[in-house]
Amino acid sequence: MNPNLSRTLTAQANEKVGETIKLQGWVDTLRDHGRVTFVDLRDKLGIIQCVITKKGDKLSDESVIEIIGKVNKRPENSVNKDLVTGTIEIDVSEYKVLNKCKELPIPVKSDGYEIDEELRLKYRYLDLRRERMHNILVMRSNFVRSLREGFFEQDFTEVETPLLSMGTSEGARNFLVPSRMAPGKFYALPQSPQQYKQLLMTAGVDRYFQLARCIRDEDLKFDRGFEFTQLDLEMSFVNESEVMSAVENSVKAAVKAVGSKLKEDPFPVIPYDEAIKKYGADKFDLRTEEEKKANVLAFAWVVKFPFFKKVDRKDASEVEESRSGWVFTHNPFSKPVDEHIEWHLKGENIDKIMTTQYDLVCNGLEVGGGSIRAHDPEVLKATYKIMGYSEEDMMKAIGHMVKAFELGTPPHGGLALGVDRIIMLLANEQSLKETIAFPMTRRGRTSVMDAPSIANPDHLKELGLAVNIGEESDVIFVRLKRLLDSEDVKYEVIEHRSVKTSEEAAEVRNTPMDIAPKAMILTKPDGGLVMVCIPADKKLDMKKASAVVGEKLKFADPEFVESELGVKVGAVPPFGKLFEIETYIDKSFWEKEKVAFNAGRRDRSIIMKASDLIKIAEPNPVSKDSDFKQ
RNA sequence: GGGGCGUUAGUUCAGUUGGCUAGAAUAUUCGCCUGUCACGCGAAAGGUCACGGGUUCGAGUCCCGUACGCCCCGCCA
Repeated sequence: MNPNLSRTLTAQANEKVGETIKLQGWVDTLRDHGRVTFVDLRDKLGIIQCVITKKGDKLSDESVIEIIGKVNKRPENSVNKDLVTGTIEIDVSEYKVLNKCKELPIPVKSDGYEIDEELRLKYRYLDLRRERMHNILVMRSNFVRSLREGFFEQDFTEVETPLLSMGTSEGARNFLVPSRMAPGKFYALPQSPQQYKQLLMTAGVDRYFQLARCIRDEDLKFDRGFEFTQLDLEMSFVNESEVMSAVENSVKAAVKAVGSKLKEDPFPVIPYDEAIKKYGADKFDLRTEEEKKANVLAFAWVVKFPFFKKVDRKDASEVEESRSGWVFTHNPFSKPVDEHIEWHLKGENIDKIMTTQYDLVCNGLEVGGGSIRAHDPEVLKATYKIMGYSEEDMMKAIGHMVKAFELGTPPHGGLALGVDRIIMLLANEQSLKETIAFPMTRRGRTSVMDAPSIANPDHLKELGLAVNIGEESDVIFVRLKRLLDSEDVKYEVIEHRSVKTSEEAAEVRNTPMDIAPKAMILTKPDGGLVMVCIPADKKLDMKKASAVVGEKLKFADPEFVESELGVKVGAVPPFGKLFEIETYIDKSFWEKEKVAFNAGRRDRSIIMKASDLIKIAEPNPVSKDSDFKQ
């Protein structure tokens, strides 16, 4: 292979007829005709047909290959009109396999909708190879790039705000991050950069934007994930229409940049009460059936929202948030419309106060929202007063904002665009997951890597944390799992209701009692501990046990066991080594096939091969021939 | 948190009133083929029917439970 030959991409070969070029990419399709083999080589721009008449390395679908060959015009009768490169082909002089691909766990040639979504996420790196997904990623990149350019052209400054920050009490549930340096304390991941961006206005940035990752711990839906991307912006010295037009300019340019069509330009502006009357909701789809088929984007602004609503008494979280019976509809930092400021400051006609909020809707989804903010500290305080906050509670929650607003904050307003949702609409996809490179399942499990996962107990200790599920510690269960995983044995974890006795345990697991090693902690005269495991349906013969161990043994005090080992009596797994205690296992278990035991918690059991237990628990060898039963 | 649906070869799916030695397509492996472009032809291999119980002479199929997944509602300043 000629190392000096630089790479040519598939579509670029059209310009190089007659030349010898190097191509690198994936085997998209193989058509082996015996003496001649056609390989469709795929790279990020598309595919090209390569003709091999001299066989070398064995080829397989989706392997990564490098070929060198001459670009030839195809014979007239074998031109493929469906390909960008359909008039040419590569006469391969040499080729090699750079990375062989085994049998694929999921197909990558189809559009992928038919494949189980869980599998698509597990092998997301393959799933993204399919043309449909690749096109979405490229389109997303182009759209965001154009949006960015639009805001730069309008004199915005891009500023990053912290990911580790303070939680907000109202609104969505926060994701917490434990602090190592301040054990027992937590950061919250941002639900939006709302407060920071307003403080940037105080700082004189004047026009700010950011592609901000936002994180909310609420249940997932087709149009909502834990993490999402907002195009977040804020502007000083502006009114509603100025913010709206700055956003509209950039959005329109970006939509056009990716080749999509708009239904209406400029976007129609519809008051909230009219929308409710006409469409029954504050988000609506303005498209006709034909426009839906053509995937036209129907943007519209919704304005004139009420600032507050009555708390839904059935909704526990709203009741908790509001002490007065009123909660804000959109954003507590918004300013009411000028003509209602008097009412707002006095707390009168609360149900009639309108906010400066404006929402951007598109094809039935809310894709953005913002408002002019209350930069006057008295107005912001009045909002919290209406919700029933005491002066003290209010200062605790937003005192830092009030302070900034007393130190020269210009009037300002802004908006946040839901980038993922807009991409979903542009790509005409039915799920947000199709627009995100590595999304989560509905239950919050990550692509490819399978988080959330159990934390290392040492790491937890460093953070000053103990994991308790219910009232029991998780530590021994986790250590046991790690021990078993490290030994690479098969076992089954069963979660069940909390059980106290061996009978109950056997019942919930549906396993016989004689395969359950009951782990008993015994003390030696010198205070040292030993563990003796006998079938759960038998009683311990202390004389036999003492004889085998060679010391006079006594039952350890249950409270001592719980405090010393961190496990409740009855949930102690038959692995003394987890506690650095020598283990004896009654000889009857050497003949059993399976064992079932409580795994460090009264609500978890593990079923595994008896031989694996004996291998991993490393009992004192004499126990193989020892009987501890009465 | 409430409700609905689902889980059978690597993948996508069939599988009748309970009779199965569980099929097809595709992928994989091997063989044949010089003009295909989702090439074609022939052969082989591939399964703990999610897991655990139950009913039954007999369960992929019926019943109960668990896990996981998807959808709807709730929740999402």
